[in-house]
Amino acid sequence: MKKNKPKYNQIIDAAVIVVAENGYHQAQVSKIAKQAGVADGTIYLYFKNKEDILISLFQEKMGEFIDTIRLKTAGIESAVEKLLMLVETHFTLLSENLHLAIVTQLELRQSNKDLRLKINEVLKGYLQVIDEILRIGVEKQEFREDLNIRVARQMVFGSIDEVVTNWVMSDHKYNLVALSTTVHELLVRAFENRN
Amino acid sequence: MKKNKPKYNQIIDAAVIVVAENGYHQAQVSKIAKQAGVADGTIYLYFKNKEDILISLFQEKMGEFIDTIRLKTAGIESAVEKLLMLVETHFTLLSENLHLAIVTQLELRQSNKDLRLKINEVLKGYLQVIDEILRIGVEKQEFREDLNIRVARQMVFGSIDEVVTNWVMSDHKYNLVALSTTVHELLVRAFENRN
Amino acid sequence: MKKNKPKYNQIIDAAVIVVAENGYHQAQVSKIAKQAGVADGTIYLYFKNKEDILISLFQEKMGEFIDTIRLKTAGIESAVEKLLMLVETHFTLLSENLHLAIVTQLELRQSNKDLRLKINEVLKGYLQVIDEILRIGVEKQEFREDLNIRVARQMVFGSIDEVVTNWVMSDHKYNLVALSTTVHELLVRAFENRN
Amino acid sequence: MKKNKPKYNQIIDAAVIVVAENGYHQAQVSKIAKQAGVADGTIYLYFKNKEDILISLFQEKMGEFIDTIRLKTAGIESAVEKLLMLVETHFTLLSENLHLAIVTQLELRQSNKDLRLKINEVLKGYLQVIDEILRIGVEKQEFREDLNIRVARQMVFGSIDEVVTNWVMSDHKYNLVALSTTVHELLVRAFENRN
DNA sequence: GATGAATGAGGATTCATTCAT
DNA sequence: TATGAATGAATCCTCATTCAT
Repeated sequence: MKKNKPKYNQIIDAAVIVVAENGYHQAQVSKIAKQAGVADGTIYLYFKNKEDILISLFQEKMGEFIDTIRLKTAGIESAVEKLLMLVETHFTLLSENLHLAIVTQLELRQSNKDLRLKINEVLKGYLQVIDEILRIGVEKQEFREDLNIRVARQMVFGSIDEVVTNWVMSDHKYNLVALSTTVHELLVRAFENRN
Repeated sequence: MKKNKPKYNQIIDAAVIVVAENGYHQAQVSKIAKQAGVADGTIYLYFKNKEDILISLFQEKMGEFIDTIRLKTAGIESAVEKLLMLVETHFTLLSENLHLAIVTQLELRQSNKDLRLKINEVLKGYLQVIDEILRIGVEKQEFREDLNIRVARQMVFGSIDEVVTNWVMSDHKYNLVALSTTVHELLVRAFENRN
Repeated sequence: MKKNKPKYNQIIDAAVIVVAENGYHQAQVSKIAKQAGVADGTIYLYFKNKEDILISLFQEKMGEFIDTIRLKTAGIESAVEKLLMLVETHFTLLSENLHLAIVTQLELRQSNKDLRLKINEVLKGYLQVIDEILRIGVEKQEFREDLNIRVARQMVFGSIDEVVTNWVMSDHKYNLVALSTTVHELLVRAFENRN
Repeated sequence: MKKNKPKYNQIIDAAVIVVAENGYHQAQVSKIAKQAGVADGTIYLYFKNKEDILISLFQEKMGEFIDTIRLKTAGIESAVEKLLMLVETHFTLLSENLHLAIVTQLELRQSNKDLRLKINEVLKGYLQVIDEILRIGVEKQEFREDLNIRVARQMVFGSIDEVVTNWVMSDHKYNLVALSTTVHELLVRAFENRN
C-alpha cells in the first residue's frame, strides 16, 4: 500500500493519534499536520480534503484488519473454530491498538452520513467474512440448516461491536481478549445444529 | 415531564423532526425554533443550550420507550417470554416512529462524546431491564446458571441495535417486526439451559 | 432604497471607504465590518456573501449616479446641451466623491468576470441614457443623420471613462470638472450635423 | 528580447494562453509551467515572481504591438492617414490574436494597482505615438490649432479601447476591423481644422 | 414570557515561492 | 540549468447564544 509514499502513511498514523486523543471534532488539519511533522499544505498533496484523510484512514486500517482476520481464519477447517479465531483476532487487534479502537468505535461514528456510507463500504468486506463462516458452518452442519444468515451476521457483528464499545468506553479497565471465549460460546450456542 | 410547559414538548417534537429530516449537522437551533413555531430565543427559556435539547429529547423519548417496555414485560412470568416481548416491543415502537428511529440509530450517534455519555446514562435504564430479565431467566433455570450476564446483555442490546440500524439504513424496505421471532430464537438458544 | 435598513447602507458606505483606501484585494470582510461598526456576522444578515456587498455597492451607488444624470438631462431640450450636462454631472459627481471614483475606476475593475458581468448590467442603464441623447440629437438634426449610434456611444463612454481614470490615477492633481467643456466640444464636433 | 533564452518566450506564450483560457485568477504558476512544458521552479529562473511574468508578457507583446504601429504609421505623411493606420492596425492586430485581446482587454485589468501602474508605463509608448500624430496634425493644420492634445489623446485611446473591449466581450461576433473607418471618421471630425 | 437582530470565535484550503538534489 | 516536493500564510462564513425591547 503506497510503499513509496512514506508521508501518506505518516499522515494517516498522525490522524489516528490526533483523532483518538482530541476527538473527531477537535481533530483540525493543522493538528494532524503538526503531529505528522509536515506543513499543513503537504496534507493536500496526499489527500483531497479532510474527509479524504479519514476515509483513507479507515480504508487502510480496516483493510489491514480485515485482511488479517481473513488470513487467520482461512487455514481453519471448522466454522466454529473460524468464528473463535475471528472474535479473538478482532479483540486482540483492537486491544493492541487503543488509538485505533477509540477512533473506530467512538470517533468515526460522529462523522457525517457521507463518510459513514464510505465506512460501510469498507465494513462490507468484514461482513462478507462473517457470512462466509456462517455459510460454511451451515454446509458442514455445524450450524442449523435453517439459520437466517443475515440476522445471524447482524448478531455476530452487533455483539462483537457492542462488547468492544463497552470496553473502550469503560477506559479499557478489563481484559477484552479474555471475553473472546464467552462471546464465542454464546454465539455458537445460538447458531449450532442440535440434531 | 413538564406538563404545564407545552412549548417544552413542542420544541422536543420539533427537534425530532428536524434532526430526522435534516441530519444532526444540519439541525440548527433556528430550524428547530421555526419547526416548533417559536422564536430562536424562546428555545433558551426551556433548554440550557443546544446539547440540552438533544439530551432532553433522548431522555423523554427513550424514557417513554423504556417505560413501555418495562410495563409490557412486567406482567409476564417466563424470562423467555419477557425477552420476546422486549424484542417485539422494541422493534414495534421504532417501526411506528420512523423519525425517532432515524434520530436514535443514525443521527444522535454523530454527537460528541459528552452527549453520548449522557445518552448512555439514559440507556442504563434499558440495560437494567435486560439484566433483570436475564437474572430472572437464570433464577428460573430457563437460562444456564453460569450465564455471564454482562456479556449476555451486551449481546442482546448489540444484536437488537444492529438489526434496527440495518433496517433504518436500508430505508426500512422490509418488515422489522417480522424479525422479532428470529432474533429472539437465536438469543434464547444462546442463553438457554440444556440440562 | 431599503430605508428601514440603516445597517444595509452603513455597510455599503463602509465598503466604499475600505475598498478605496485598501484596494479590492485588501478589503477583507472583517475590515468592512469594523468600518461599519458592526460584527462580521452582521454583514451576512444583509448580504449573501462578500461579492454581494460589492455588487450591491455598485448597484446602489451607480444607480443613484445614473438617476441623477437622467434627472439632470431630462429637462433639457437640445441634445448638445444634454450631452454637456451628462459630462459635467459625471465629472462633478466623481470629483465630489473621491472614494467612489477610486472604487469604480480602479478597484472594481479587478473583480472577477462574474462581478464584472453584473456591473455591466448596471452600466447598461447609463449606456441607454447616452444612446437616448444621441438618438434625440439625430432626430433634431443636431447630429448627422448617419451617425453610428453604437460606435458613438462607445466613444462617449470610452472618452469620459478614460479622462476620469487618468484623473484618478494622477491623484486628482488637476480639476476634472474644468475638462467638461473640452471633452464635450470634441464629442459634439465628432457627431454634429454639417449641412 | 532575450533571444538566447527560448524558455523565456515559451513561458510568456504559455502565460498568454493560460490567462486567456482560464482567466486571471485561475492562471496559477503551475498551470503556466505545465503549458510551457517546464517545471514550476524553472519559471523562477527566468522571472522574479508571478507578477513579473505578467509584466513581461505585457511588455513583450505590447512592445511588438507598438513597434508595429510606429512602423506602419511612420511612412505616412498626413496625420489623418496616420490616425487611420493606427486604428486599423490596432483593430487588425487584436483581431488576429484573440488570446492576446482577451488578456489585454479583460484579464490583465483584474490585476492589482501595482501591476496596472507598470502596464501604464508600457502604454506610455503607445500614448506617445498618438500624441505625435496629434502634434503633427496640428502642425500641418489638419487638426485645429487649439486642440487639447492630452484630452484628445485620452479620447483616441479611450474610444479605441472601449470599442475593442465591447468587441471582446461580445465574443467577437462582429468584424472589428470593419469599424476602423467609422471610429476614424468620428475622431477626425472631432479634431479637424475648420478654417 | 417571548422575540429576533446582533454577535464573534474558529478552521479548511490554495498557491506563489523555495531549495535540496 | 532544471526539477517538483514541500512550505505556511491568510480569510470567508456559520451558527449557538445573548439581551434589549
